Amino acid sequence: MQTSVICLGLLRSGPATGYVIKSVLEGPLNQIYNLSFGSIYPALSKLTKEKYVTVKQHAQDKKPDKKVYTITKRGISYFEETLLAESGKYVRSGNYGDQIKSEFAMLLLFSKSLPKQNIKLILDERILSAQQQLNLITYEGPIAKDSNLNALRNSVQGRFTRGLMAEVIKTAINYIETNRKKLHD
Amino acid sequence: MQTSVICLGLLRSGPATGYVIKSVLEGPLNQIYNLSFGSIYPALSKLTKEKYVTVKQHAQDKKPDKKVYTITKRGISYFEETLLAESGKYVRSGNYGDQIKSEFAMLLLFSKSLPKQNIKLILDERILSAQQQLNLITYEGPIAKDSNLNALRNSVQGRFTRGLMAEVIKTAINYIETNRKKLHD
DNA sequence: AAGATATATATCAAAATGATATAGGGGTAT
DNA sequence: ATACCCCTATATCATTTTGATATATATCTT
Repeated sequence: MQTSVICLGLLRSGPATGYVIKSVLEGPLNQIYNLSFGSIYPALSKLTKEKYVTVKQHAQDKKPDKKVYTITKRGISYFEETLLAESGKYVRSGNYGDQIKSEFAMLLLFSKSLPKQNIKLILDERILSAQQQLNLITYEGPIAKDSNLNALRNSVQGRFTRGLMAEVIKTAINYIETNRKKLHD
Repeated sequence: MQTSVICLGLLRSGPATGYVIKSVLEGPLNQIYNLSFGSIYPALSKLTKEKYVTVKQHAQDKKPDKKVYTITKRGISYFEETLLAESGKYVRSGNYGDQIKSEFAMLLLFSKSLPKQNIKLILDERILSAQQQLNLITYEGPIAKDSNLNALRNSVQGRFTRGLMAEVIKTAINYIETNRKKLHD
């Protein structure tokens, strides 16, 4: 899915800055999709040029101007047409669909080359890390810095998607806890 | 994790071609990690220059020469040192750790913009696709074209990692089946 | 007979990452 | 106190990766 389409989809829930888009991706949408600033900011500039979004600069004392992006009608049409036209591509994994790069799984696969004590520590850390991710995804409290993307997080679709990821993480934690002895001991 | 380190890790189980490395990533290591030929072939060339692997060309009638890569002692040392030194990086997600890009999850998140009938079809297709992935991961039969990477697939580490991914996929299928009505109906 | 799938390597424009720069505020640990 | 880290906020860029395409043939399917 193109970065610009993802930005439009998120902006459909309300105006936001590039920084907020990144924050949502790292918070409630943790484990779903991640993008670097190096792709978010150019995408927002491109969308502005193409009139799919408008931008309003808010001067801030001693901080860079906050650039709040708002999706236009033209942007909404473009987003909905693109999503419908390309929805088939996003279902299957492989070249299209989910891009899977689990460095943790590769580490486990190669863990024969690691001292047992290190493996224990790695698994302990991973469980902790996964529990923290779970907290980020399932967090229901208010997001002070942003009132717009709350709506997306709490929508039926947001709840379904976050619930799916939460179940997946719980399964992984449980699997590691019950099977870890096979990798050390 | 650098592509070259992943190639070395896989070659540690036995000599292989770039094509076989890609096949393993798409077969038994499906949903764990994926790499394109455009990064595998340059990585193997680089590793050859650095003497971490050796290459033997097998002329094939009317096909490109098969280039079989074998890890060197130097390569094994480099791999084990790198893995140990960087293992901490691969535990946590975020900038380091797993790179998550689930286009399917984003599609679900944005599915308010899609006709209900399309959503039904997308979920049906996804379940089918996930079941096929499960078959690829859990396949236990012989891999005719390659006898080396069998060992990695069937090792304790291989079974653990593939088992983890299989459980995760089963959880996802089950979640979609029991909750899908929230997205259409 | 046409089309898809499999074997096998290679290249490359376009896209994305990961790091860094800039710049100040607030918290906190030694 | 002052060193250190995290938060807000945008921007840039070398390096890496993707996704597509080219090349060439055999085999299986429709």
